[in-house]
Amino acid sequence: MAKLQKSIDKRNALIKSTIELVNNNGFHATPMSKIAKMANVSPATIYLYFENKQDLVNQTYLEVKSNYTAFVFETYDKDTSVKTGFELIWRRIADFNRTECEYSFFLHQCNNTQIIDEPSRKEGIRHLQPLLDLWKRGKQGGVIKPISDYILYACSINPLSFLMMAQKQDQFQLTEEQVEDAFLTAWDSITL
Amino acid sequence: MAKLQKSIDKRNALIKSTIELVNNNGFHATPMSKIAKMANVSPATIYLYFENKQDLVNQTYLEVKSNYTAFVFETYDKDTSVKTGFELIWRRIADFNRTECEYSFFLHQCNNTQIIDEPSRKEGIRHLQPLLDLWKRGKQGGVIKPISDYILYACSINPLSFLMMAQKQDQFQLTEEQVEDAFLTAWDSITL
DNA sequence: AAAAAAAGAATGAACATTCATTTTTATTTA
DNA sequence: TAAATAAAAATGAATGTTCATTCTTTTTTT
Repeated sequence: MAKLQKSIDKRNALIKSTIELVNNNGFHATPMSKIAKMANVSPATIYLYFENKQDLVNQTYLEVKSNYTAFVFETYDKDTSVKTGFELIWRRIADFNRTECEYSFFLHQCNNTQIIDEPSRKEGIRHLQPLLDLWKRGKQGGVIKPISDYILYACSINPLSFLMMAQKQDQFQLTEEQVEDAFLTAWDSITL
Repeated sequence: MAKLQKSIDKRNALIKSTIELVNNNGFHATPMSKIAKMANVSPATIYLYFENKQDLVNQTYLEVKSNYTAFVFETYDKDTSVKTGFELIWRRIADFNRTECEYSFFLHQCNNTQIIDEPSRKEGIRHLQPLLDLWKRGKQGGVIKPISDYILYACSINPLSFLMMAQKQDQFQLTEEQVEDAFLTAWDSITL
C-alpha cells in the first residue's frame, strides 16, 4: 500500500496541527493552508494523506477517540467490585481531561457540534462498552440506580467534560481537591 | 434611532433563521445568503439590522441567553426551602431543554465552541445568580455539599444539556419518567 | 417630494482542491 | 560500487467556487 510508504511523521504532524487549530478557531475557520503551514508541509501534500478536509477531521477524531479509550481502560480490571471498577475508570477519565487537555477539548468540540459526520460519531460511541457492562453488573447487584445509561453517563462522566471546559476558559481551577469532590458527587449520583 | 423604525419582525425572522441554520450546519457553514433567504429578505437587508455576520450571531446569542434566564427564573420564589427552590429551577431548565429545544441547542453550541466573540460568553455560570445564592443558603444550612458551585452545576444542571444533545441526535428519548430519574439523581448528587 | 428601507447585482477576498513540476527515494544495470 | 532510471512523494502555483459585504437602483413610507 502506498499509504504505508508515506511518512507517518507527516501524518501525525497534520493531525496534531488540526487539533490545535480546530481547538483555537473551530473547524470551518481553519483553512487547509494553515494546517499545512503548521505541519511544515505544502497544502497539496495533505491530499496525499487524506481525501479532503472532512476526511482529515474525521480521522483526527477517530484517532483521538481511540487514544482516549485506550487510556481510559488501560488500568481497568473487570474482576473487581463495582465501586472499585467505577473509580478506576472515572479517575482515568479525570486524568485524561487534566493531562491531555488538548485532546480532551478537541473531543468535546466534536461531540458537541456538527463537525464530524454521523458514521464517524457512531463509531466513536461504542468505545465505552466496558463501562456500560460494569453498570449493568452494578444494577443487577443493587448498587447502581436502575436508570438509563445515558442518565448515568450524564451525571457521573459528562461533568468532567464540563469542568475541563470551564478550566480551559479560566473560570475554574480543577485541583486535586476538586477532583475528590467531583468523584464523591459522581458516585453519590449514580448509586442507590 | 433608525433601528427602531425598522421592522422588528424582520429582525426576529433573521434571528430565528440564524438559530435554525447554525444548529443544522454550524456557524461557518451557514452563508448569509441562506439566512436571508430563510428570513425572506435580501442579503443586503441583513446589514441594515446587524453590522456583520459576527454581530448577527453575537446578538442572537445574547437574545437567546436572556430568554433562557428569564424562562428559568420566571417561576422562582426565593422564599422557599432549598429543596423546593432547587426543584423549581431545575424543572424549569428541564422544560426549557425539552420545549425550547432549538434555543437550547443553539446555546449549547455557543457555549461549547469558538463561535461567539462576546465577553459575556466567558462569564461562566454567573448569569444563574439566583441559583448560586440558593446554593449558598443550602451550604450554610448543611443541605447542599460545601463544594465549588462549578461542581454542583456540572453534576446537577449540566447533565440536562447533555441529555438534550443526546435526544437531538436521536440516541435517547427524554421522557417524563427519565426526567424524574434525572431529577432524583441531580438532587442526590449535590446534597449531603 | 423627500427620506428611509429594501432589493438584486457586483466586488473582491478567501479557500478547498487540483495541476504541472521538481525533488527525493528506491531499483536496476554496468 | 556507482551511475542511470524509474517510481513515489512533495511542492508552489493555478483554478474555480463560495461567500461576506458593498454599491446602485427601486420600492415603500412619511
